[in-house]
Formats: sequence, C-alpha cells, structure tokens
Amino acid sequence: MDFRKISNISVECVVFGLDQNGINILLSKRSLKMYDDKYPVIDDWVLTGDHVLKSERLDKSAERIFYGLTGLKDAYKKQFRTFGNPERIKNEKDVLWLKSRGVYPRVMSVAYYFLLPAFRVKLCNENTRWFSLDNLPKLGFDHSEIISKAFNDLQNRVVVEPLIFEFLDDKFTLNELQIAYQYVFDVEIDNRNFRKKAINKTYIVPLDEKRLGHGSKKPANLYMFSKDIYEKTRDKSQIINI
Amino acid sequence: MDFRKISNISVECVVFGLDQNGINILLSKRSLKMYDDKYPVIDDWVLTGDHVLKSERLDKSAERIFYGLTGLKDAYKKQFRTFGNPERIKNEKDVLWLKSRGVYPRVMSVAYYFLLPAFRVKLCNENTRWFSLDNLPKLGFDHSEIISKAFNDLQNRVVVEPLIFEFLDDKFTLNELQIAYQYVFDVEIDNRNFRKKAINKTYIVPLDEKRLGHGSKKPANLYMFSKDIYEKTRDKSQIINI
DNA sequence: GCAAAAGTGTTACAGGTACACCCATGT
DNA sequence: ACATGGGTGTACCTGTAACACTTTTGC
Repeated sequence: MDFRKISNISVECVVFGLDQNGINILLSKRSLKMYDDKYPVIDDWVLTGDHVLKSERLDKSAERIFYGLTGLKDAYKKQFRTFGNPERIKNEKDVLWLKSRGVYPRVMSVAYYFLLPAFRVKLCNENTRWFSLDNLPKLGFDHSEIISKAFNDLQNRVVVEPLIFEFLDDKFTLNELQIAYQYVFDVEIDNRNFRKKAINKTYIVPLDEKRLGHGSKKPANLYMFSKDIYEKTRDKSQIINI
Repeated sequence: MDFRKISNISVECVVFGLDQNGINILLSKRSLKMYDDKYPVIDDWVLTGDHVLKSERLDKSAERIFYGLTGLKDAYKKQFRTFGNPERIKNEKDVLWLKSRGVYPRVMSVAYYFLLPAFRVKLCNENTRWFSLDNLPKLGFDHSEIISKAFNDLQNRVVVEPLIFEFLDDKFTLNELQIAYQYVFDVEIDNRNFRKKAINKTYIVPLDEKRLGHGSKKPANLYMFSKDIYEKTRDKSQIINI
C-alpha cells in the first residue's frame, strides 16, 4: 500500500442529510491565518475532500473522507461527476489556499454524494456543520456548482431508483416518506393519495411496530423498505414516459 | 495553450449509434507489433480515448477525441463516470500496451458517452467500426465495464430526460421513435398505443412533410422534437413513482 | 394486384386526482 | 377536554392495455 497522495487528483464529498426542516449539506470550515491569528485571510466553508492515495481505489478514498467527516462507514454513496477544468480555480482566495498547501493548481476532483438521515451524524467540533441546502453560505472553490450538480443528479435518480429510503431511518412512517419526497422535489403531495400509493407498493413493508413521540400524540405505524422485493417486482413497463 | 498531455488523466468516449438493427458502439482497433508484422502481439478493439492536455477542459477533450473519431462536432455528450482504480489495468496485454506507450500505469479515465444516429458517421478506414451493443468483441482494458456502465446510465436518463431524440435525425417518423425506445429498453411496444401517446405530446411536432423509401412504399409523416415546448410544458407531477 | 410499412378506434380496467373529516393518544 | 399529528373513503376522470384491419404507395 502506497500512502502518498496523487497531487492532481482529489475526491470531494457532498453529504446530503435530511431532517425535519429539509435537506442539508455538511460543510467544513476553511480558514487560513497569515498575519494575524484573529483575522484570518480565508474564513469560509467548503465541501470536504482530499487527494487520492497512490494505491487507493476511488470509492475507498470517498469512504475514507466520509468516515473522517462523520465517523460513519455505511451510507449510500454515488460518484456523480468529475470536475477538472483548468480555469476551475481562479478566485484569489482559492489560489492562495492551494499555494499555502503546495498543491499543483489543476486538480481533477472526482465528486461523490452521500445520502443519509441527518441525525446519524454526531457532530463533535465547530469546524463541521449542517447548512440548509436552500440557504448555503458563499462557498470556496467551485463547490456551489458541485453541490448544484449533485442535487440535480439526485433528483433525476430518485425518479428511477429507490434512493429516497436512504434519507430515512430503517424504520420510517409514511409521513416521513412523504416529507422526504416533498423536500427532494420541492412539491406538495396530497397525504391521502400518497398513502394509498405507498401502501400498494409491496416493497414498502408495514411493520407491527409503532413510533411514539416526534411531536405527535398518536403513535405512527412503521414501515421498512425491502430492496429484495423491489428488485423482484420491478418491471420495465413504467418506462415509456416519452 | 499548453498542448502537453497530462500523463495520468485520460478521457474515454463511448459512442452509441442507433441504426435499423439496434444500438451500436464505435470501436477502434488496437494493435501492437513486436516480433513479426503478420502476427501482432495485440490485435483487438477498444474505446477511443486520449490523455487530457494541460490546459484543456474535460469537455473539450471529449469533443476533440470524438471529432477525431467521427469528423463530427455536434452530438449529445454526457460525462457519466470516472474510472480510476489502481488495479484497473491488470491484464497482461493491457500492461504491455501501456508500457509500449511509456504511460504511467494508474490512469484516471473520465468517461463520456455520445448519442447519435449511426448514419451520421462516415467511416473511412478499417481501424474504426460499429459493433452491435449486444454482440461486442472481447475488449481491451476495462472497456467492457465502461460500456455497460454507460448503457446503464443511458437507460436511466432516457426515462427522465428527452435523450431518445438524440438517436434520431432531426426529422423522424413515429415508427422510428418507437423503434428507438424498443432498442433502448429492450421491450416491445404496441404501435397503436404508442402513437396515441406520442401524438398527445405537444413537444413532438408534426411536420407537413413525408419521407419516402426506407423499405416502405407508403410515405411516413415526419415529426420533430421541440426542446422549447418540452421545457415549458415539463412538470414535476409525473415524479412520484415512489 | 401484391408486397410492405403506415396508419387507425374501441372497449375495459387501473390508477390518479380532488377533496374533508374522524382517530388515538399525551398532556 | 383539547391539541397534535395519524389515518381514512368516494366519486370522477384520465390514461393505459389489449386487440386486428384498412390505407397508401412502389414495383
């Protein structure tokens, strides 16, 4: 195993976490102090990434970075795009940052996104925190673009693959599922119609278990997603939406 | 402009071309002669790719390679994945090939696919030709995997975006459209139902023009796709397939 | 006049949409 | 007893699936 870093290739991670208020992104603080400890030259937020190691698979690299960020090992991840234009880093601060790290300025960033319910991440320091997707701060590098491309890919994929369940706990209520869809597509869904549809899906399996609390007084029935049934019952006829 | 090549980053192009018989892939011959001109050590088929130039955008690189291959400048292209595992090239022949080129063995390949009607490409030498997607030869490197990932991404995307039209001429008949869907999803579609559906889409615009020939005796009505209308009439309510 | 693809209509059923109130429980 | 989210039913309508024959033209 060769642990040296490949100087011109990095992996960047977009972590999407769903909570009651919507979709959030996990960002890290970037700060650079030069003349004065109190007033850093750079003090903003960025996605988390790192250079790929010489003998490391890309997926492993993404997992390593994600683990460093969240302490978690299992979450859905998707490599969705590589950003590598030469003029990608042109902003003065970004150039300064890279120089301070001695990095060659044209870096290919292989970008991944991760999906999970936000509560799974236990934040333990001030340098990492959630930001609401629709209220992001100004980000360093081209990370705003990376996030918007990631979200776009996510929206497309949710139509076609059962990714929505990645945002939920293993056991979830139908209302939680509905809310997840609403946030992902920024739409309102009729609750009665949604439940009918959901209950008719064989791969959304009702459990003999209820959840208390969560603001409600009446306990809600829990369901789970069966990937198994999903794959067995999946057919192509839905397809021709033209 | 710096025309030197980046040694560890390449772009690979998967060119999908549709014709009457289905979906085809454009491949290039790879051959390496060492001891004997008649019996090359390597003589097989691969995707076309090249190293990215030092000051070239990734998209431009893909366009340059595609142009070299087909002589065409305008075709739909999509960057769909980057392949860069260290153990990606392990086959003896592939290692030999790279050595003969003096290339560093861990290369990140940013992979694109292109969509077009096959007839647009005028083939002019023996080293490039179409192969039917479901009857590919044994390919060098990990190119089989790249193609299958590309096709998979394509199938997903066609559900969600109007990519199917990229496979057709600007003016097309409804039967051609139907056949395109049939090949992409490997399904049979009822012609009457399909026509009803298609005619009801406002973005599939009937033209006052007919096409003769093509094996048929009766001329077929031509249609065009209006991206404009598509985008204006697109709504999110189709979405919740769960 | 025949070969070859283009084009057409109806019926039955499934699934979607719109819409407003009662239920179970904790406090 | 009241506040809170959980949960339900119906009528209408739209869209889909299944199905077989006629039309237009070139040869």
